[in-house]
Amino acid sequence: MATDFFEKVYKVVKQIPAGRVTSYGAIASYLGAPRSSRAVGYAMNASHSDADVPAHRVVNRKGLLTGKHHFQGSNLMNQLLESEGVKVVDDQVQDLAYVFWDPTDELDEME
DNA sequence: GATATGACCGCTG
DNA sequence: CCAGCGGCCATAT
Repeated sequence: MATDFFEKVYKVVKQIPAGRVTSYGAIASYLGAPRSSRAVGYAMNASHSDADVPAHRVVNRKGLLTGKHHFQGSNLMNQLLESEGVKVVDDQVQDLAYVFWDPTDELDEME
């Protein structure tokens, strides 16, 4: 169980379509806390014990797989992303502008 | 209750 | 242009 903030983060992350990635700041901004990017990252950390949150689709602002270290393996995150059609080179998402999925732009004011 | 850490983001030098 | 530091939010100890 987690706080509402965590659930919100999980919900948004779960909304991320395959082959797309988003940033912590984008999620935080969608939740109404653009300064809580770090808290979002923490939520992803806890996502391991909550539900099937595709944290591998969540990267930092630069499209860098900052959290790949927190996954099971080292290339797992990279593997999953490429498996969904996302090009990843040196732990960095290529064509970020193309695969970038902004909840504030797609979901906008969902609630 | 307070201190330390973190999968971040942005600004200043 | 590249490098370094602080700030904000939330959780854990």
